[in-house]
Amino acid sequence: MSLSLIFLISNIKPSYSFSKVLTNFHNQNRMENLGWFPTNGKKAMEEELIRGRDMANQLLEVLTFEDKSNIIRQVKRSTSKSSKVLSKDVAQDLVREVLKSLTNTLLYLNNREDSNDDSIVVRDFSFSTNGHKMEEDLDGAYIELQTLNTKSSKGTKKRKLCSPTWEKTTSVLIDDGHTWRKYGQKMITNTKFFRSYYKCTNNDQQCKAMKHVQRTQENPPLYKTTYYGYHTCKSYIQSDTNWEPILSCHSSMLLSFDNNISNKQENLLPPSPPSPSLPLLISSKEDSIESIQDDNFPQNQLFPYENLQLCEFDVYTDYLTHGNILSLSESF
DNA sequence: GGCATTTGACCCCC
DNA sequence: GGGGGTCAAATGCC
Repeated sequence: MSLSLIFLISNIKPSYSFSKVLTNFHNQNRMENLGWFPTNGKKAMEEELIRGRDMANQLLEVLTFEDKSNIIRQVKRSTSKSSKVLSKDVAQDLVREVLKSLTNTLLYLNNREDSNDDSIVVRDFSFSTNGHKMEEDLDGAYIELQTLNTKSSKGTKKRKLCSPTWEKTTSVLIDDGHTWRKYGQKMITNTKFFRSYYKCTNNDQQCKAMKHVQRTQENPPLYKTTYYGYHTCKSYIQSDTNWEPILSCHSSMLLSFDNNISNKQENLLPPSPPSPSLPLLISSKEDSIESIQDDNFPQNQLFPYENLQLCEFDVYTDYLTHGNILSLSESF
């Protein structure tokens, strides 16, 4: 691609494609808020996955836009701080959308396990972040929240006996797209770490979702997140919580939502820095459990997409159906 | 001042 | 009785 074309793109602020991303994102975000959980079988799950794929593609376009802008700025020796901030904000929102889409789908599949109207069963929510598969303990999972003791008069504490809806063990803390409020912390016997207790912040929507987070291993760090119940709230993160990287720098996992995507590199990201403990994402405002506040963790970790920009992509998405064309490898 | 977190106490279950 | 889950007042932060 010639430099003249680059300049042409740069003079459109924002560029057409980028503004299209913004429009698509806000439209889909608006649609998202109309209803939260899919209730229509495979169709709903398919739509959720398609939405996640679209968001991922839009994210890539946002990153492309910023990447091109950076090059243009180098050529023109000019800065456009506002557009950079804008693209980063959009990228963050898009990542959250993708995460929420995946979480919704997994929860939905999980919720459907006991129903025999579908052959899809998800039992393994683990994923690799270090190149090796995390061990899962899913015994007792997939059972609806049970409230056995309803005694709740003042002075007596209501206690719930429940089984986890689902749980996962990861080497990083995952932002599932929802906001959580920490309501307790407990040292668990035979472990060196606290267990933290969280509730969904959307109490006004009667959302009863809860989760427990506990560090189960020190080196490499493993965090076990156990979810109880399902979100009934319609919204998710709206606040400007601190965004921290969601992908481990040593991640070797690559998700592809499109058959047309060709992966030119197995390992997209450079090797991890020496610090072994990377609690990379904290969904609540300030997570204080010992496992999350790791002294070795650099506070201002670079957002991974800045590394992703160093990589080569070939992404082709059908504009007529879902989206946005992205071809990074053609030009620079 | 409002909101989130911390932390000690209370309560239930095994 | 001990471990684990929850509550709520105290505290901190913005």
